[in-house]
Amino acid sequence: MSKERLSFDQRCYSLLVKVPRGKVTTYKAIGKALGTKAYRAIGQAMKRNPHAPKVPCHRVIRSDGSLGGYAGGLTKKISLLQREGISTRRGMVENFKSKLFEF
DNA sequence: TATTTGACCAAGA
DNA sequence: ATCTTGGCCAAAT
Repeated sequence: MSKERLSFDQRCYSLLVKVPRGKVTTYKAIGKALGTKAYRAIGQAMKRNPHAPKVPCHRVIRSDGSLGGYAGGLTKKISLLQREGISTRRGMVENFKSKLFEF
C-alpha cells in the first residue's frame, strides 16, 4: 500500500487550497504553517505548480506586501487578485495585512 | 554525490 | 519608500 510521504511541494499545495478567495497569504506564512524556513523553496514550488487553477497560487504574496512573482506573468496575477476584490498599486497589495488568511 | 537555482526574508544604509 | 547584503532550504541539474 502506499506509504509515500507527501513531497515538500505537495504539502505546500494542500495547504494553499485552504486560502479562500478575497484573501491572500505569504510565502513566509506557508513556511510557518509547515514548520520550515524554506521560503525560497516554497516560491519554487509555486513556480512549478502542476495544478494551475486548482491551487490558487496567485493568492501568495511576499511578506512585505509586494506581489512576488507568477509563472503566468505578473499582469495575470494582478487581474486575478483584482477580480477577487484585492487591489494593488505599484506592485504592492493595498492594506494587505487585513487580507491575510490565518491557517 | 555536489553544485546551482530561485515567485523569499530580515536587517542595514 | 528603495536598494543591497547575507542567510536560508528543497528541488532540479
